[in-house]
Amino acid sequence: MLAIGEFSRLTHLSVRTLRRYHDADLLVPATVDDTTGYRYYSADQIPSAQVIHRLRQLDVPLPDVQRILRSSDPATRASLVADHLQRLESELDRTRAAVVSLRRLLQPEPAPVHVELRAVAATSVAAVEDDVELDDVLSWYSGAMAELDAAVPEPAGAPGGLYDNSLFEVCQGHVLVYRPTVRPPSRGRVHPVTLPAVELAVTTHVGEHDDIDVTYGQVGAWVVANALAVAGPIRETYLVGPRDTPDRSAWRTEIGWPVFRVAVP
Amino acid sequence: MLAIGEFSRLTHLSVRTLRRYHDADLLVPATVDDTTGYRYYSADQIPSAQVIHRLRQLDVPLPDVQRILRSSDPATRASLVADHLQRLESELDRTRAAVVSLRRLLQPEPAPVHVELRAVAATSVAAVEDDVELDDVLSWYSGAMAELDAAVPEPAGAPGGLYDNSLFEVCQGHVLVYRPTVRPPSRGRVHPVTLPAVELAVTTHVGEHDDIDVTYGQVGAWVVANALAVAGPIRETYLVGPRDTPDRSAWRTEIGWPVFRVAVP
DNA sequence: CCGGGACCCTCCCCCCGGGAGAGGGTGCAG
DNA sequence: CTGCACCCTCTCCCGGGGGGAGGGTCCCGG
Repeated sequence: MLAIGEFSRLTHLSVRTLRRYHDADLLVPATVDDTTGYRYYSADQIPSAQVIHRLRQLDVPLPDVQRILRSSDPATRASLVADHLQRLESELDRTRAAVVSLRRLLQPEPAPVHVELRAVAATSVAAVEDDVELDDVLSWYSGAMAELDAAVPEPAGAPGGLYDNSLFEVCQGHVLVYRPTVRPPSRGRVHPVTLPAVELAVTTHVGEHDDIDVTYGQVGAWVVANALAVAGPIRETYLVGPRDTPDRSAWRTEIGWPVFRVAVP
Repeated sequence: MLAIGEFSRLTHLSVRTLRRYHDADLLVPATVDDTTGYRYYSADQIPSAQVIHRLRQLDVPLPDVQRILRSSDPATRASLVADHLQRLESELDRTRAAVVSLRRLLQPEPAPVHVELRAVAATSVAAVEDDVELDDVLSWYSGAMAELDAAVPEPAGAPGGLYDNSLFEVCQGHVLVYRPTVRPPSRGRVHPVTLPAVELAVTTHVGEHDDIDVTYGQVGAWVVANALAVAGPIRETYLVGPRDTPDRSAWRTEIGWPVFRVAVP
């Protein structure tokens, strides 16, 4: 039987942390003295402590650590760990993207953006729409677009999407993706929609979408500078995307903000 | 002039977060209405907000973000950013190491470790020693070892180190690295030391040091199981190390815990 | 058998960067 | 003038730990 201090030395976990793990039911001492409250650990708890240590180094949240330790089945365990590694991987992707974008932002002379005003007529499209969480947009998008592709064999233009403003404000909102076509079908989630005529502040974002918010910001600054106000969901048109070329620097996304002129006194 | 809500939409930073950044003097609104307290931002603050956003995505602490934004000189700014990227890189290394080690730990049958008791005679060595922070051990080690190598042309055995227990407890302690040699010189930090005779619980750690604490734990369990107690600093002997071969799986580190027999009633 | 020091206990506050909500004041348009 | 969206400040919460206060316990040496 090891007192908490000895166990701490053997596992390189601090005494405080061991006590917290006990409180969290994560690593319960082999014995606890009823009267004194002293915790006593057995030597065969060392491996558990080390697994916990490693998982925490990987930023696995304590509840997940608990689930991993509790699962007796090695397969379940492996899949839980794999899940987390997946998360780490995607986080790494985001980090990489942020680094690239930061480098661009910190360039002394950021490329100026062309924004123009364009009147767009009402368009008849085949669409899939839903209320979506911001985090789920990407996966929802790929599913919806696949369904659209299947339902619209002869599209009459580049695909696009309408994104509710609330998506960026409260991370949840209405999203609609579409392909323009002469005779929009109705099949599954796909149904005909007529996009209303609007006046758009339009610019084109070059490259992948990691730093598309920078372009958004530039459009926003332009809109404000020109005494306009935003009316309705943001439109994106995917002129060149992953379906067209794997070369990300060739991608072109048209960003359109519906605007109306604000009366200036 | 943009109210906080509009600015929030343009920058994809939440209203609450913008207020916090104001409180932290990180992103001060262009104007604040004295009577109402309303914050008003100007459109040219959007780039700053976006830089902050990117830096936060990279987990740069707010004070560092402030330093980066404040520094007008692009070179200083670039170096501050580079520093943080360096930190991210080393964190990534640690993550990779933890993944490898975790995989080893979760193997159904972890390789059992041979621990044996060995009496070691007093040894005359050339040594460099100091009180070191745990975080600095690696860099201190390489410096000390380089100095030792220069001062001991004909070593009489593998190099090693003595690591105070407090290093693992309070992350700060006495460290001594040595090379055994017949006639230890005294030059610079290098000086003769006679390592005392001890009885060691010895095992050999295979491979790189990322998961050496697992081996430590196994030694610890063995020591406890054999009714021994630890007396004095831990000894490591670098039988095969980076100086010998770049093949990490070939590295061999002998771990020795000075022990004495505990009276068992 | 006692004293002292190392060890252990619980409890509370702090850190960071953010989210949630209460409770109340403002700006603007119908 | 009234309603509603917007804004303000304030307090509390999270996770995963660190620091310290204040008090009990173990054990070894004298």
